[in-house]
Amino acid sequence: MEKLFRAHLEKIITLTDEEFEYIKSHFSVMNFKRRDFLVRKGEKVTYVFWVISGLLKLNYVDDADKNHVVAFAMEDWWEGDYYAFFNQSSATMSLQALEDTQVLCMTLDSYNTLCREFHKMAYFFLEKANKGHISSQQRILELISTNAKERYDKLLNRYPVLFQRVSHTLIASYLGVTRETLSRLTAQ
Amino acid sequence: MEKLFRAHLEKIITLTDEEFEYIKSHFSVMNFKRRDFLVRKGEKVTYVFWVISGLLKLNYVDDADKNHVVAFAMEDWWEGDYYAFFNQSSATMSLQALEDTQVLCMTLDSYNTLCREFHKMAYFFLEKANKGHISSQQRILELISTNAKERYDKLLNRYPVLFQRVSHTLIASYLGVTRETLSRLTAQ
DNA sequence: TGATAATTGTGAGATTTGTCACGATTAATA
DNA sequence: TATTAATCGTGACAAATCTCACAATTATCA
Repeated sequence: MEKLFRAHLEKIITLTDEEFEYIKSHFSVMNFKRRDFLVRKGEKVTYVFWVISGLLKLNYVDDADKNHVVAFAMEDWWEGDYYAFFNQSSATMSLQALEDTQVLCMTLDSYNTLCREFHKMAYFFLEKANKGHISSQQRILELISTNAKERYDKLLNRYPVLFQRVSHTLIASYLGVTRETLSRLTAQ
Repeated sequence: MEKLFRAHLEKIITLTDEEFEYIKSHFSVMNFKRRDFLVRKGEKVTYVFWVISGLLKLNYVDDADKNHVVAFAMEDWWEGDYYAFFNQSSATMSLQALEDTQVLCMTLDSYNTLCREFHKMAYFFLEKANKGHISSQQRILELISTNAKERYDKLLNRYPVLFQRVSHTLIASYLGVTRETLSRLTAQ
């Protein structure tokens, strides 16, 4: 696992053994069972997570009590309620394990310390944030410019493995349509 | 203008006069007339922009030749084709002035230099990227969980001034609906 | 100012998507 | 393994949105 995390960091920055040890000391490992909540709506958000193994869903419940999958997070992905994390406020969304999942977690204090005392990590997070911002913008583009079928095809093409691990109901929710609509689109 | 930009930076970081001069030297001022393109689809992206005065739209043309407003940018906002900028590739979108507009522009070299040699700026951009990521995620949430009328109301509520400066056609495009649909929604 | 372009509203009908309901199948777990 | 829960497909109908068309109004700028 440590090797995986180090490899993850070294895709963007280079590290000595000592530097990696220093970084590692700011993270802790946590284990969750399928269906466990890593973040619960309304409760204070203490961590963001890096997925070692398993699968997470970030879920939003709207005013009409409908669920919406905002994001999935697989191995090697970061996830969390970033808004609540950075504002140290209570969660607007929930983060739940869809499989037994092991994560590294980081507090805001650790984040700030790492950024302040070790500028390589600030650069690492900057790169991550930029990429996250860009991919969010591309998802917005997809949502306003393509229909559900095209979004389905694109997702299947990019993350085929997701379709073996996640129910169609959740895929539909992520795509912004009902499961019935998705079922009909894919029947053809 | 310089004061505005300094105030913009100092919302996040503190600066001495010398530091601000150093930062400023990495930006240049450019002026655009209404309808001018700051970024043209297909052409190499050299800059990202900070709007001093005026108004921009970020526009995407899909495979069916339909236009989609990805974002507006008013005074005090950053905008650009970030994907193409960071990858130094050709533009996937266009950025066009909706009013006569004055901007500060920054090259990727300047960005990298600023981040490397002046860590306060890396932190500034990190904060901006995080906030951009979060607000994109919130827009995704809106797109998958609310109908056009709710999105319209929310936008009107947050940026009332936008409705005095931008045509309904463009607002509709930003909201992901046709102008006819928006016209009918707001007639009631 | 006068010609031209852009914007807006609205009707009619097609298309897409949602809602609710039901039964069949598969997966989870006590 | 027996029971319960989750998932999936589909029919029937409702609601939302799109498409195309046309005319009226407003803005632009040569």
